Amino acid sequence: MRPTVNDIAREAGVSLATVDRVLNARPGVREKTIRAVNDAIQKLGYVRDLTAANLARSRNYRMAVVLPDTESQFVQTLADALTDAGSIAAAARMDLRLHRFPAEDAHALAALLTSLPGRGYSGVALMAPETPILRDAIRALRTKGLPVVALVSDLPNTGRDHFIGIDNRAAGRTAGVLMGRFLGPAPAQVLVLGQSLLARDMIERRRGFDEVVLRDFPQLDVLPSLETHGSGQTLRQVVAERLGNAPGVRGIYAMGDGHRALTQVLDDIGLSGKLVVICHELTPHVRQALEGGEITAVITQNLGHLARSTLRVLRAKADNLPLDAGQEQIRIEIVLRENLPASPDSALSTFAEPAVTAA
Amino acid sequence: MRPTVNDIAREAGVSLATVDRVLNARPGVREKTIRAVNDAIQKLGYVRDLTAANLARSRNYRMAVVLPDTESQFVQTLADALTDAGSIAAAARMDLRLHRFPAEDAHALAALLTSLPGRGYSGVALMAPETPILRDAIRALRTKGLPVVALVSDLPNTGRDHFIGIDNRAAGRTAGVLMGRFLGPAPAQVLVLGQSLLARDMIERRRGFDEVVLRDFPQLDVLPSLETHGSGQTLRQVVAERLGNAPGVRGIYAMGDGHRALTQVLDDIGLSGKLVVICHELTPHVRQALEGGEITAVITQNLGHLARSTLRVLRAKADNLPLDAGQEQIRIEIVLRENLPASPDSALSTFAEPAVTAA
DNA sequence: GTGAAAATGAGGTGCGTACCTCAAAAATGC
DNA sequence: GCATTTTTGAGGTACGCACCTCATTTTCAC
Repeated sequence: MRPTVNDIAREAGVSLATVDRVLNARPGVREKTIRAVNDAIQKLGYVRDLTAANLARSRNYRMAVVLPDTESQFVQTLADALTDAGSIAAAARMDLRLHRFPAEDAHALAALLTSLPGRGYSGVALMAPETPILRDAIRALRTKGLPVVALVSDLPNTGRDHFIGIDNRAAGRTAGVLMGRFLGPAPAQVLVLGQSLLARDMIERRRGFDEVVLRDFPQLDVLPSLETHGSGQTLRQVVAERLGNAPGVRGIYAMGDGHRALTQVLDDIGLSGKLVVICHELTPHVRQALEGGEITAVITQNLGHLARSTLRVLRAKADNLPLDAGQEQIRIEIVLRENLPASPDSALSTFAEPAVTAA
Repeated sequence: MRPTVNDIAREAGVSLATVDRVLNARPGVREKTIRAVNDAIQKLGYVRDLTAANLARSRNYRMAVVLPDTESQFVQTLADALTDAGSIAAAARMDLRLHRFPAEDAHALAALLTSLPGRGYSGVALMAPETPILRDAIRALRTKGLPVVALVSDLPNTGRDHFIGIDNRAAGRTAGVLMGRFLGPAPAQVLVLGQSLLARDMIERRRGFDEVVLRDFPQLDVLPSLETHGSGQTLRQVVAERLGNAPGVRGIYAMGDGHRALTQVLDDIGLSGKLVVICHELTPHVRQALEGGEITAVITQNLGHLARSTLRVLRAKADNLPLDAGQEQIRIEIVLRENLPASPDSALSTFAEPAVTAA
């Protein structure tokens, strides 16, 4: 049997109340007694039973997740992953609430954030572009004791407690190597697409990409980034035009979203499957395009892990506990057709066999 | 506030005892009453508080992890990951015990497994090659109500409850594409190494590799696999000899372990960094070789995830609960120098800031 | 309608911990 | 040595649920 607080008390020759005072860092205990208790804890290998502790505290964790109201498959998939993770974490006294804000409206976002502290929240996870007004809103939240976690795109100058997502510069570098190695030694031009050249993640990806290509693949000519502003229409136009004028293009690096429009325009001009196409985020459509050979490789992050990590980090921050950096690191995953993970739809929940009850 | 069993009882107009009978599937409740209770549960959105439930059950989970006593960095790293995960899970009433068995001794392994049921275990995770005697031992365990989970290498014919690890065939395919694309269109020979051509995982990797190369990269000539029997000595010999005789070799696929010996022999004969070298498992030495450009790409699995997944699956099986297939799927990761995750050593635990107590 | 069986209610205890109060003991200042 | 402060002990309640017993009510077969 695992030792309990009672065992500690007996071993240390003190009362339960004293053990409790030591364990919960309450005042009014002599140094010497504290040491005696800690020695007993050491000796017996006591580990506080978190389930019981949280129960006794009747601590609830209401967390806000704030996402833009973009309709992109990525944000939608992320929202789903968070909802999923939240419903499971409900059994552990977690109560996750999703909030959406108008994508381009920094003031609406700030207003939303400002309204949170009064509503019983003990943490906020946020995916949003960094603006001055957002910085202030986040500072205000933290002053009120609400930890703030940045999702997907970092907010380094806001004082956020933690960032959950991949290193976009490294992701760009990875795209760079893949592009270079897949295209081979022959000279070629490469097209780069991004919805906005001002967004932090786009800038970092481009920087990482260039870094590697310049260093290791001098035979490649990377053309200036094309902005799509998140519009499929624009994307189709600029890509068609550029590909018409630059017959030497053999690779496309799509840093942002709009993959549906991209595969469509490639198909229209008869280049589908003939270029090395590297993009980000394994959405359902990208998965399909990967299977069909329209997209060569995808740099992605596991949104399930990201969602679960978000919950763990929020909780740890709310409890002011340390977190396991290794577990919370979101890896940059490379997905090819050959290592495409089984689709979440086809991966039905496995249910335990009926018979055989455990001991 | 979240609804509790009492709320359910009130809502359904029954007593607490009846709610309890329904929740825990005890007999002696009319269909109609069961439905009334379930309706109330639905209506109030009740979620059983697992922490409280487990506390009340005073359920402890003592789990055995059985690994070969090989000194390979891989097994060692795996053992460490499991120990780590176990020490964290201790707070959730988990008690993980590692056992090692002599790598080539199926009888010793069977004896070890047979001794487990008497020792208060409620689950076993096992990494071992499949033998008839092992099949019997596993059957015996399951008859006694102990769930058995296969680690890293599957044991499909033993009736194990679950397999935790990557799909080795898909891993081989992934290695195949990388090899093909990295080598480019020029004809080339490829060397394949494995410690034993009888081990299930080696066979599957080779099969997947061949599948892709034959289909998509006809310019490649994949030489017959070389067996190293886990000996660095043997590996160095056979590789040196083969590379001497086959000057057209431009790629090496190392399916098994012995990467240290491989990089060494390549260095000796002056080919270090000049071949496309693809191997498995991101051990400390492989990481170093990747950084140094001696190894081109690594197919790996995240051992931290694998370890945590093992604990979750063991627990779910012990409780006869369904598990989240998506979360438990171990992905095939591709690691290049550019997306090498930060070393676990340098990834120090992040500690929460002292001030700011949560609401 | 009667008796037996099935279903339900009422109430209690315990899991391991947190947190509280009040009294008693020990240490401290002077 | 006394008064005062600090430290410690004893005991209780609560968290949400599991599991038990025993009495009572309802249902059903005949």
